[in-house]
Amino acid sequence: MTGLRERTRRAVRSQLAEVAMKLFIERGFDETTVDDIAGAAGISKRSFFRYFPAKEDVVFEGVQALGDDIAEEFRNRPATEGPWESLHAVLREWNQEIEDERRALERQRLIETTPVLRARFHHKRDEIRRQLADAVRTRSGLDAFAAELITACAAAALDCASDEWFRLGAKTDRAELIDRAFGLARPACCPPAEPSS
Amino acid sequence: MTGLRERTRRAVRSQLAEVAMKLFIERGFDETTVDDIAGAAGISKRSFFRYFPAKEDVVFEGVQALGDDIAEEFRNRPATEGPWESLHAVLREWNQEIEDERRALERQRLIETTPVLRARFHHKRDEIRRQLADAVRTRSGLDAFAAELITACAAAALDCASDEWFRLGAKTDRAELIDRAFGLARPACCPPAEPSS
DNA sequence: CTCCTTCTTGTCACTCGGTGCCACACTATA
DNA sequence: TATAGTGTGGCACCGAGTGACAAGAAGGAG
Repeated sequence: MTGLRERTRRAVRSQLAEVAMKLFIERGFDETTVDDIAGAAGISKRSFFRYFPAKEDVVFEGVQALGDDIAEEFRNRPATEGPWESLHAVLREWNQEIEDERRALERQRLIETTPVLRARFHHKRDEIRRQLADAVRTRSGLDAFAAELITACAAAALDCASDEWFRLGAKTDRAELIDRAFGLARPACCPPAEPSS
Repeated sequence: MTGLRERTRRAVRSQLAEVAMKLFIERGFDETTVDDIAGAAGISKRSFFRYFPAKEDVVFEGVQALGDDIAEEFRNRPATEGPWESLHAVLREWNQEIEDERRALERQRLIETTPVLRARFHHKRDEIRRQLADAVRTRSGLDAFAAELITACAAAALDCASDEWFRLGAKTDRAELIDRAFGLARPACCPPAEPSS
């Protein structure tokens, strides 16, 4: 069973993230010091860094776990499906999960307007992309170069859809934008499936 | 004429970059402090930051200027050419210029192995991409979304080619990899030119 | 319950990147 | 040569992050 230690650790961690996000949203990321967060949460600065390796990581609390099993979901897709369609489906699902999170819009705004967070986010997204590239390679029998390329294009499509969604004030349907992006960006090495006439 | 002040400033700046790159390459980026650089160059830490706003910027000295006129070069491409071909040509040229720089390989290795430099590089590349997206939109009459998407795909292709080149030990021809990448990644919204039979 | 081990915590001191401030020196110009 | 502008070093300072250490809380064994 999960011991009390680990339970309290999780609790403190998520409460810490809660408090920090609140401060970030109302004051800005750079304008909030770690001491502010620690003080508001009733712990010391030193302890903060025992829960999060860096100030930025608070923002991605929870988002991290979502990405870990994307490659798994990709592998669970039907083998008949082309890699582009699988990526499309899996990433749309992923994006949906992120959008459903609490404070999804504020978080995205925060990331979008804070350069260091943007960089961190893209880095994390690239790690996921790398895992997907492995999955694409082993499943589709493509060489590594093509697999990297396809996943990079998919990431580009996702990024553009996300940016556009954000630029339009988060009023439009994100999934629909993703569909459009994946339609427009489909790379030449992933031709659309022939309707076996 | 360029006054003495500006001339000495340029000289100090480039010599500073020289010394810093040398230290970075032999010791690593994170293992080299700004005090080390300043000491080796015979100036104070405070003055270092008068020449470069941040430690990372030293690495991109000179590379910055190359990117500034890419959008201009794009606009100088023949109007009959499709956006994908223009991007291909312009970015291949850009990459060639970077490759021809002194210490190109060491610099790339440094960037590739140092997360903070990687982030900075991608950020700079994204600024260029944004300018290109504007150029694509105004020239090709595409909507903003498609323009962003096409340039993002082009950036993805460039990235993959660059990564692959680096992974293969920098022995292969980079331009050839770029050509392959642009062939494989051509997005559906940029169909290849019909040879008007 | 008690003892002992283990984990957590706060505090302190420190490094490093980066900035504001100020006094000093140099340089261009009148 | 006097003077206004500009670059420089030194200093104090901030904020992120880390290492070390001592005190306290949690958990298990007797």
